Amino acid sequence: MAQISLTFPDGNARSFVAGVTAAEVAASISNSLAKKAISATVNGDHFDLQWPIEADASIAIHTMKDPDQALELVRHDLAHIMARAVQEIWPDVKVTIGPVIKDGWYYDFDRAEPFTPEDLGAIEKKMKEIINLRDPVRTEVWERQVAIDYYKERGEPYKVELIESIPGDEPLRMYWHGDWQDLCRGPHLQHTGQVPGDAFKLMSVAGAYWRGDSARPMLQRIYGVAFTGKEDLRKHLNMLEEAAKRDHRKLGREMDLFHFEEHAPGSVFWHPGGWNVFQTLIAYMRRRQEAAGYIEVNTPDIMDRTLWETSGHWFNYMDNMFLAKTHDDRDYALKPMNCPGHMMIYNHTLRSYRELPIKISEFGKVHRYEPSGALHGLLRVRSFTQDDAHIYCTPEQLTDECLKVNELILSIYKDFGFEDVHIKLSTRPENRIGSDESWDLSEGALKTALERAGMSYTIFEGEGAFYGPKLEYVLRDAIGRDWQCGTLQVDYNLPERFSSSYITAAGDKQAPVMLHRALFGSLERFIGILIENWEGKLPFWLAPTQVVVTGITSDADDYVLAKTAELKAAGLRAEADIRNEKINYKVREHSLRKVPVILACGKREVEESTVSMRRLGLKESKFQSFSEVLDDLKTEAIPPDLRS
RNA sequence: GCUGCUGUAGCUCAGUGGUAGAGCGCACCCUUGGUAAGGGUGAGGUCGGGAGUUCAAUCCUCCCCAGCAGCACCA
Repeated sequence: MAQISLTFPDGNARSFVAGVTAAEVAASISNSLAKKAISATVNGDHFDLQWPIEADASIAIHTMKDPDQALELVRHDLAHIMARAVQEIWPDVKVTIGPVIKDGWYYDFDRAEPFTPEDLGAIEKKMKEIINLRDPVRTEVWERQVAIDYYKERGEPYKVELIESIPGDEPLRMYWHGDWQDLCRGPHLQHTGQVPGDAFKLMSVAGAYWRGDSARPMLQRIYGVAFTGKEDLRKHLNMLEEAAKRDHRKLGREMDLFHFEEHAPGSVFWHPGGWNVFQTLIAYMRRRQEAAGYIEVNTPDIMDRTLWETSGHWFNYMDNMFLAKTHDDRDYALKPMNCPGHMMIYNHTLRSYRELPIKISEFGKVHRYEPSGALHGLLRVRSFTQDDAHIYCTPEQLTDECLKVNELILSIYKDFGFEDVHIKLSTRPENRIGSDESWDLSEGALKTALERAGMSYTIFEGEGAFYGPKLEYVLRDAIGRDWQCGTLQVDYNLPERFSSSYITAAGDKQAPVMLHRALFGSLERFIGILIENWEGKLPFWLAPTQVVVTGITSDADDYVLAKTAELKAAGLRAEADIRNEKINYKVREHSLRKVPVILACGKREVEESTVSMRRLGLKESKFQSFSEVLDDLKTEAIPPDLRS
């Protein structure tokens, strides 16, 4: 019998019969390891304990103490256990797929009636029973045709389709827990009892398309979360509660920043506070762009169909456009993008190579008819303001200009405390305009720029805009969630469609290359992200109300009003609160509104010309001379780009 | 857009086949209180919109609108 040599993590090697399983290897070491083992890593691959090992290899046996392997196995086994529980309760339910995802797993089922929250409880109970059975997990490799026939006979059409879509003639692996069986790559645990019965929870049920295709049937997806221990589950549920507290829709209401109405789904009604944040951000961006050589313009919101035909939007973007027909029967459309307007400005005069690059910016409000199900507070709306700009340059300047945008965007995110940024490069989609050569050039320019900047990126094939490839800047917030904000797109097409040109040094006409870029992306979305990132506690320079001055007794009213006026005269956003309410009440109310600084004034403060300053989130307050406070706050209110 | 759920006072939510309730907020009064809710009184609702069933609909049925979760799509 052939012998193979297995090398353990400590460097020792031992000889085994070829075809030995990791379970047998574990048993050869100790009984307790044989019991505790959950899987093995064999030559870097995650192996089921039952799989045969045929050649020399490195091997590491895993137990529940190895978090990566344990979590994957527990979640994957739970997916199977859940599918089994569902089919035990409702035998006619069809099974499909059930992968492991972040924090847990899901499984998609086909069932005529919807699962109810009560059903989830019943499923969870049944799952715990299955775990308690400690059913051994068994696996076999089947011939493809045998598996197809088996599933046809069992009336599992989705499984048949899955097998048929697996390329090649490779044999397929089947897994059993008790009598229940599923097609699965594995690996799995030794028996269902290895799954901790108190560290998982079924979370929700929702629709999901079969194979992610909106033309295919809608299945019911049940989501679960799972960990290796009860404590981790508790922490996770706790984290979800914390995330819910940060929800910008809730905070926006509590802080009185904005609201939505059913009369204008997906469009924001900005209240004074929210509008203040909006304007502060625009002022900041205006300064940054001006320093970077941009000029600012404004172009019409509604333009004639012919313009959108030239730009290609009328045929490529129609589904997303708001249309407006006038009484004289002309077709207009609300702009979904600012680029065509900027083309008009570029084309309005003869351009020289000496002027390039020309950087035309606009805080333009665009309208896009997004699918109703996509709308989500400020993060996904139908009318939004982009900090948009188009850079017209020569082909030679292209890479440099991409680099400059990249540098600007990273520097701006840093001012908002976002340093963990990653980049997605989306390449040519199926539905596109322009020649393959121009796409080669644009995609190449973005890649070159990223490589020269030393940035890593992920490629998303086929996800570019119809006119050009794009970079998307994704930033990670305070609790680890990712948000897509800025974008940089190269476009050879629009200048050609609009016959744009510039005069070269040699006196010829040449088409410029165009860059589309937005750094915040949309002001609406960016504000939503800021609110969630800081849990509403915006930094002082952004806070809509920076200071509330309040009296403790009405004797201090005049003093309060005078000091408020001084703060306002110094350019701070200050409010006086001389309502006949207790100081406790006022502190609570302004704290809930997330006002960063409360200055309380009573008898003592009036006499000494001091204030008692309380910072949001701190319990204690501090006596300070008013002039000192005024100086400190003035300094603190300086936006990050103006600080020395 | 698709699947499921939800829509009752400004907000959060009870409730019933016989046209409605709480807490907070709001108004007024009392209270002048030292850092996260002082007390009292009062005003607020075509029960998302439309149609149907019924002697009678906020409640049951159907259609529409909006919101929520997920999917699909995107800044």
